[in-house]
Amino acid sequence: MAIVRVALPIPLPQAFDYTAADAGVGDVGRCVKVPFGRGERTGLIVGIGGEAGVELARIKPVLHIQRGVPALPADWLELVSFVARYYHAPLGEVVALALPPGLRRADGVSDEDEDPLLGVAPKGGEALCAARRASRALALLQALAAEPGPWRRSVIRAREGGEAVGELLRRGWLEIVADPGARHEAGAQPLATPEQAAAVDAIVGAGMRFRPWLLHGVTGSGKTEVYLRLAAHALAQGRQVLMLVPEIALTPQLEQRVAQRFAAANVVSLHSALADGARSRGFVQALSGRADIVLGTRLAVFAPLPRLGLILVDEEHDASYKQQEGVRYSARDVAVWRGRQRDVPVVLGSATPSLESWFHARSERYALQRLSRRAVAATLPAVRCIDTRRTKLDEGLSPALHVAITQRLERGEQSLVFLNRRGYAPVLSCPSCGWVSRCPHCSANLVVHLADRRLRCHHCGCDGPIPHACPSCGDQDIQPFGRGTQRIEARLAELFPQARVLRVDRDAARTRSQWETLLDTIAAGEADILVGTQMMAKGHDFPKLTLVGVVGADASLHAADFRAPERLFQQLMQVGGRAGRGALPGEVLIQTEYPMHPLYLHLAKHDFDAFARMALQERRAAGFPPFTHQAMLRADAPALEDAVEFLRHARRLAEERAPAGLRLYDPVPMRMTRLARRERAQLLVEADHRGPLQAFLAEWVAVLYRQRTARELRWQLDVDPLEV
DNA sequence: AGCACGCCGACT
DNA sequence: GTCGGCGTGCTC
Repeated sequence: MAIVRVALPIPLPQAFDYTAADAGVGDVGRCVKVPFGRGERTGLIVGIGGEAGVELARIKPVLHIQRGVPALPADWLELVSFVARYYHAPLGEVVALALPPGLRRADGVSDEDEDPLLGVAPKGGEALCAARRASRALALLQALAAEPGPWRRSVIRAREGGEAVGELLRRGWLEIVADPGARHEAGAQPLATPEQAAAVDAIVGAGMRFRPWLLHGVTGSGKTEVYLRLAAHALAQGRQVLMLVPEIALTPQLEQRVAQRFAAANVVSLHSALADGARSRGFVQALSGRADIVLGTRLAVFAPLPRLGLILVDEEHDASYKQQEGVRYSARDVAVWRGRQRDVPVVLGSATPSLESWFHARSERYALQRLSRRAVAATLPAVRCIDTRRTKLDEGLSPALHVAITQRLERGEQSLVFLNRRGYAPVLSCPSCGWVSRCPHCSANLVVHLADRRLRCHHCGCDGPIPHACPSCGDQDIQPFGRGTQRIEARLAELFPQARVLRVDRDAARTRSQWETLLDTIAAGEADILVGTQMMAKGHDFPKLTLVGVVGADASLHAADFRAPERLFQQLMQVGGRAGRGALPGEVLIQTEYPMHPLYLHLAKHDFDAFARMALQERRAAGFPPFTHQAMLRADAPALEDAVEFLRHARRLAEERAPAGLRLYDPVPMRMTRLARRERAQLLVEADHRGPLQAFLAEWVAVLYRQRTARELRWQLDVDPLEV
């Protein structure tokens, strides 16, 4: 009678022992259904045959071991254990986050290949020879026969006339062919620039062993082409490729591009928006080795990949790689660990690397490859500051920007006004009594959304109608203050009545299909002036977009968070990169009251390195990451005092076991103190070296788990926090 | 996290 | 005299 250790998805730091009559070592890594408390749970077997942690009388037998799916391999268990250890999260919670929900629940997982590889069948050959009446099906067959196959069903479907693929299968003209396995032919490769070729040669030439690479390529330099060539190389060796992207919804073309390029490869995408069945299927395909490329968001870093040969992290600086709730892992950092574990190269790509990665590249912990020339356009956009201290602004728009937009309209080109603030106005306020629209649940203002006449909190999501009079004094003259995208959009429509103004923010692009429709509209040239938030900054090519006007950027210049300038620079550089990606030269106009601010000066010269050097110097002087390592203990409760008192207690416990060099700060209320009816406070812990910090955290967290805290108090630890 | 047990206020 | 509030404690 074997004893198995089971990790369960509950916020407790330990695994649980069960007996299992027929379990063997091969069951480690399998999902199990077990009795737990009064009910049943599904968990994962993480060990077998050890000593029971509690007396045998308390140990119950497992109910069922899920053997329909291959067991998760040892390296995968190591991966989740590492994440649990590094982020000080219960192993069961990491497992729960890493496994698709359907798989963990042991729902029936279809093993079928949803996207089979198709080739021309003998009957298809006959059909081609026979003089048949022209049809859509025949036209598709003829087109396919003219190319080297086989092809993925999805790839055929995506091409012109591809809807007839089902008909071809029904007629027996196409048939499912066996996976060619290791022999993957890459599709037609566009000509690489010398820089692209050099980067690929360097990475391949280093032997495809573990090494973190920073691929620092200016916007438009063609990083994707480097990824695809490296992927082709790995596929040709019969290896799998893991490609992480910030948000799959924002990059529909990338999926297409990868699928088209590797028509015979099994490309699986993994992200949280996927239905349970599809996510399980993709995961199992990765696990069984049938997936060749896994393309996904941060959670895809947990895809089991027996033949892993290459890890790519696109836009590595992007904050969405860091999970901001529950297990607060950084998929980018986990990817690097995984690369070391599996001895494969990890390529971190960005036009504006995180200062952490840039610092590692400078200190030669990461190897650096640069793409400094744009592949698609001859020049980078001209960046100019518009001094708004002595100019009269019209609803936030300067005369210079007005003129520039007019020119674009005359030339039939597109303009983008970039403003990182959704809604019509950030607050509604009463001039006579000073009332402002506060969120009842958060320490934030309710934003005016004139489009649907609502006041809405951008933090907790609560909303209500816009009052006609001041709720406090009854004055009817309440005013929206400040500007958001809706207001700019409205004003632009007034100023340029002949232009088609299109707003692109999270309100306008709620769903993926809305977003794709917007992209199509822009690409088709059916909009003249775009008003957009950072959504517009992500990598899309709009050949007719030649002007980017930046409004209201100064706010981030003096923000409290030490990472604010880094984010601002990255954002402006990314959004500026949207201008002039076609044959037309681009221009970026930044409205600012600080035209001589070094951040803007570096930006005007497209000099990321100069900015990074400056920012790193500041961080070194102030003792911020990457020169120190941080962890944040956060607590929240209905009453702020309870949260702060818990942290004070935690701090006393920490002082008793803090190693030399560990810096414990005072508990303070968070900047957004109140969020969704809970008051939040935080305690920063800092050390110069990761080792002692980690050792301390492990001990501290163990003690904290043993504390009996009030029910309504929550706490969580954030290792390497992004927001301080 | 669930889900029990357990000890004090307003109801048939 | 009970029904039920959520405070405390356990789950292999």
